[in-house]
Amino acid sequence: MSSNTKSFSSSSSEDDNELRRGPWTLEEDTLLIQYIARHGEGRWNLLANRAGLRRTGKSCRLRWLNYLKPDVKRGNLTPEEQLLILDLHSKWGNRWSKIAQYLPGRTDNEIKNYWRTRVQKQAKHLKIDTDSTEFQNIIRCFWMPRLLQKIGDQNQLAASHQHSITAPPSQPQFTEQGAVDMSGFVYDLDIKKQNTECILPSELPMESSNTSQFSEYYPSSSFGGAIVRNDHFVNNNSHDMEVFNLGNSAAADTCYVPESESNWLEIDFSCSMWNMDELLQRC
DNA sequence: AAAGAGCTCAACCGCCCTAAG
DNA sequence: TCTTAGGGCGGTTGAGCTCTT
Repeated sequence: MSSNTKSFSSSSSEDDNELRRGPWTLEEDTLLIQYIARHGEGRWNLLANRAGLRRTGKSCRLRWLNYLKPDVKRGNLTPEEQLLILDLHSKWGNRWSKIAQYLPGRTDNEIKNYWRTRVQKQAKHLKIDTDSTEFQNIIRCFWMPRLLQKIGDQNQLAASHQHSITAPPSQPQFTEQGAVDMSGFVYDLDIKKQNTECILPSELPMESSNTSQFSEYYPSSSFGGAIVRNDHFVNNNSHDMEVFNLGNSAAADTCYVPESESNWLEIDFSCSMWNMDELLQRC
């Protein structure tokens, strides 16, 4: 950004004719809102002139679309929205405006900021390229299920205090109790003690794996499959281990679990049934 | 309480596409 | 066909806020 980007509001008459930059004032916001209320959007340069705003048309457009427009949502992204962003980004990459179309009230700028400040940071922390298959798998196999679970927990709510949901951390945290993922969910790292059999993704009947949990919160899924947890599985097969079915993904035989702050274990589901102990040995 | 580090997000930049003349 | 202006979009910046020490 140029050095004078944030410098404005000079009192000289010469500067009064210059375009303003930097934060918008309440007065400018009011002018813009009132003009659009009377004349509508579009023709932004003309709008800027006629509204008496010493701003570029682009600046007016951005201010309106990202901040002043009545249907712009404020506040943190919900787990549902985060989940959708992760999924749509896996499909379309950095097509922020396209992704934003699927999140009513959210702007491309907001989504872009979320991705850069939260998701990219996780990748950096794990020393993984966000474009890598590995990172995509981690998102699909690990973070998305956690978001789903958080959604489920929130819905069952408050009522149940069996899970401790904290404010979203700035980065994955590994503690004695377990890990806190990007969605803020605290989970247990000691999967050994779960000590039960694990069903393979390929073994899940697709019609069954379309769980109510999954379809309820993620009807526009592009996974082509399901994310299944023992307690959410409609057939209730009582598998204590989580199973992540990547559906149409070629990586459906792979899952990741955290081993340490910087390492992730890749679990290869290349044979049909695993005992958890075997699975851990294989890791 | 103060200082420094880290984080968030509003705003700008620059490139590209499209339509009008 | 060429030029130009408007608009859209992804990338980047930095002020101000929050957190940590």
